[in-house]
Amino acid sequence: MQTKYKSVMCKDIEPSMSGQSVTIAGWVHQIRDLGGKKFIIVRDGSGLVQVTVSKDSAQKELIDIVEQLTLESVIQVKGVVKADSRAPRGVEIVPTEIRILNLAKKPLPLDVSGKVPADLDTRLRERVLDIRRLEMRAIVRIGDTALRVIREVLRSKGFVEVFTPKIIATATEGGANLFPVIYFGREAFLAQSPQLYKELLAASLERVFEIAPAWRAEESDTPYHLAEFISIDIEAAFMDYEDVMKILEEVIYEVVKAVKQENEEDLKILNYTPPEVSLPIPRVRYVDAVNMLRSKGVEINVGEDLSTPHLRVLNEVLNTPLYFITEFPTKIRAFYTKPKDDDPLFSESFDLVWKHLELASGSSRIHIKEQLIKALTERGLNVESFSFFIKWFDYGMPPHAGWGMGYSRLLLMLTGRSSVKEVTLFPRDKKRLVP
RNA sequence: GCCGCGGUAGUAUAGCCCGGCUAGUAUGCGGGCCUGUCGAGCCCGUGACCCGGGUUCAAAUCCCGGCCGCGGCGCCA
Repeated sequence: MQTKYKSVMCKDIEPSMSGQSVTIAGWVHQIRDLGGKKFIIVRDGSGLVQVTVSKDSAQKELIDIVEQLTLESVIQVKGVVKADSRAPRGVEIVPTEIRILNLAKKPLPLDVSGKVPADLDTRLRERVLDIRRLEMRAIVRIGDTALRVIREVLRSKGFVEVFTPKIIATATEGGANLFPVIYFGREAFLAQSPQLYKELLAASLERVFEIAPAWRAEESDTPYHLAEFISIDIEAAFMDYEDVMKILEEVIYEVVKAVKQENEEDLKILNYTPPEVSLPIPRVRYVDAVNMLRSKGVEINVGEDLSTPHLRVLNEVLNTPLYFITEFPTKIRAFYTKPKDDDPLFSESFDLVWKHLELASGSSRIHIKEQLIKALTERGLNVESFSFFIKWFDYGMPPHAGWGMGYSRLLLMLTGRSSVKEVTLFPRDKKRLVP
């Protein structure tokens, strides 16, 4: 799209356009100065293109401007496209005018061109420059593909995208710590999950999904936790856990397929191949998982939750990158989780695990008021504070099920990075509040 | 929060075990040469031992405390 500042994007300049006059605008990615020949690699939102300035043919002012340039300065270049096999991608621009729109200070606090690696801590401190790096752009583009495909798959199944409130009244859902906010003089909290509201919406709209932030003020200080994260949630009436598992595995399958097809170049930049996904994704019952662990000498009893070290062993035993663990003990799951009809100690629940990382978790939900009150009471939760939720179970709450998936964790699987902080543009953790 | 490892130029690292150097290298930056680079090349230069205390003739190096980071664990409906 032509704008006030540019006629084409860098990536779209091709040898076939030889002779055409163009205007580009972007950042000085690299300068290679050979004396009589100066190569400026210009980067914009789309990619890179080379601008070549020769001493003999170029005007003196042009040379003067090039000599002032610093890395990451913003420039606008008017010139003529020239096909040349010696240039990267076989094409370059011979400039007639170069304007400096913003001269960058030097030295840069971070190497954008990718010659010198930086620690994640440094990268997050200098995040805006870091995001200009080709690797980060690849991660963002892969995430974009994932979000698009998730929306497409869910819409094709009749789900509608919704938003639930992020400022909520009660902090009584369980163990997680919430961030308090002052709401017109009253105490309120940032939502830790859309759970209760998405259930209420499923009771009206039948199939809903939401992609939105959630907040948890946990002590958790690991490469898989953030204080603010994007949660991908679905909730559907007239489905059970097995129905929504099928939706989840199809979403994963389609996302991986699309990323492999559409982000080939980005994956190459990242030097990574996402795992092979074939349907159905293997399912392991919790009880069987515990037995497998015990047979490997791991000390664990039925009823205990599976920890990260447990999942590491399980992943080895199962020898598959992606798997479901199903039918967890009822008492280690959230109060709204539906116990199995024939064996209420276990529940209609599941986790989707990649290697040793929980990507998503879901269940059938209780839809009978008395059972819900019983579940709350058993967990020592204050029934009264859930009245805003329970009330609607009197007026046609259908059987329903759903899941929630961490967006940055999914991105870990799709990009091969090891920390959710790396794949989150501006991560919020216990220590980081800026930038 | 606990355990482990670490903190050296703007960035990334060597040196630390075995105390003594003008603290090495890459990249960046400044200067010089160079008309086809694509991590350009070559030459010259520039710039650093986290903070505080201790041991010692002498500390980047050993010891103690602090701060910060990374990993593992814990916590995380």
